[in-house]
Amino acid sequence: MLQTTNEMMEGEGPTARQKDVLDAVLRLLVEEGDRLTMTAVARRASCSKETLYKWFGDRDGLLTATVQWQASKVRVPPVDRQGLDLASLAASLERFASDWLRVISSDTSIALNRVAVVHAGSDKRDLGAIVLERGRFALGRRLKPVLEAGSEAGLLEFDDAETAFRTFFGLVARDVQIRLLLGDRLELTDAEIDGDAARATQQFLALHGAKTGPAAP
Amino acid sequence: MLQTTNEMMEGEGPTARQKDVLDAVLRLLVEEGDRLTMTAVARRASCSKETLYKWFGDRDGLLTATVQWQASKVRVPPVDRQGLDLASLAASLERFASDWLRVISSDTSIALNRVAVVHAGSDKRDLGAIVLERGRFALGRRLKPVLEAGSEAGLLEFDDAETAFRTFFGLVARDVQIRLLLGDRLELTDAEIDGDAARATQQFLALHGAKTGPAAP
DNA sequence: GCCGAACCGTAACGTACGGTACGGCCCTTT
DNA sequence: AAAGGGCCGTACCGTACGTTACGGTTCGGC
Repeated sequence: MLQTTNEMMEGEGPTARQKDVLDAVLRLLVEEGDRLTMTAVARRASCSKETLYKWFGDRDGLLTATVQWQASKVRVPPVDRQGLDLASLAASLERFASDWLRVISSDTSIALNRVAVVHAGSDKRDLGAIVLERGRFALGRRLKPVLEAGSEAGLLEFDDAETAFRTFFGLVARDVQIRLLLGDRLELTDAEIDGDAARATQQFLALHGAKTGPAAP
Repeated sequence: MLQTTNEMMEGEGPTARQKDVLDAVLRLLVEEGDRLTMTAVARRASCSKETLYKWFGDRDGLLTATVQWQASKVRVPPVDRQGLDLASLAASLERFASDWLRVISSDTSIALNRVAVVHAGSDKRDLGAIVLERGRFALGRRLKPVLEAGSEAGLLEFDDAETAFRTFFGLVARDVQIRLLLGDRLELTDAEIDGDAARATQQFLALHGAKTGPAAP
């Protein structure tokens, strides 16, 4: 085992130049999928392969750094806790839903999920774990406080926030992600995404909204 | 371009011996993921590589034949149309849900979906298309008549059967498939699957069940 | 009992690609 | 201005694997 320098491991974030390289990897990943080669990365990023190996250790290290770099860019916006009426709660949920749909239907996300799925099929489960942690689970951590605030405010009713979140997740994502990963061209427009987000939110509220007594017609 | 014999293309189904080979590929795919090599297949199936290439053309042909072979084995049972009361409808839906969860959480399905996702990332979209066609879309084709029968019987209410199906799909699958593909070990027990199927069915009925008037306590 | 076809096992070929080595350029430091 | 480190470009190495080729074996048909 050679004593490689391998900066980037356990260090503070990537330098500006390294970020450029990682962005190049992202672009190549979208274009080439897992056929991406180190040579192609070096050419696209205008750097030498030697530098790639010095910075990232090996191909997996480069991929891992890329996934983390992208994950660090996707930042789910925090929710303002003030408005606790039904309208603002619904608005928050709808916002989450449309943001999430936009993320999972982006070319970058699809490409990244693909490589993570590939690696999960090998021994290394790292990439899949990172993608899950910064994607699905990060979303859950963000959304749960919102759900619980809604519950405490008497707007929502559920036994378990985790289960409620998974229901919401299912209503939002449905078959979109698996279809995209399997190559189905879904071409979601902004309008469709917003419509789906609204539908999912209404369905979720129908399932978990507090009963306010029957509204007579 | 050599004139290979390439049986299996556009022919009637595989012979018994070929089925044995394809089953060996399935087992290897579960064990090795996409690291599966032609040499390993030949060894495991006790056949020569020459035969593999003669029968299946090339590596992709072998994988395609394998996906189709597995797809031909997963046969969604038809639904008995007779019982049109709410209980039997719910039972049908629940049956679909648990069957589907069992399929997507099986090792074979995960492995197959992984290779299909990989290939969808390349140019070839064949495998992904096959998996979608025989999986997600086949399920939709089976379930829609059930939903429409429920609608005609006044048990369900929805505008569009496709949209209703996707809602059901989302309620059943939630985040299970993507988590499994990304390497999350979910280890669903039969009891959990049945419970999830029942929950999804109840939620779907709550959203799309016909209003029978408020049941006074 | 012989013939040919199908098939097994394995060796060999070609290539693509991960990883390494090296010469030259630029830029900072003194 | 000289020195040295960091990095680019590229040539190179080793290997894994898809694909092909070939000798030996089994088996059904006559």
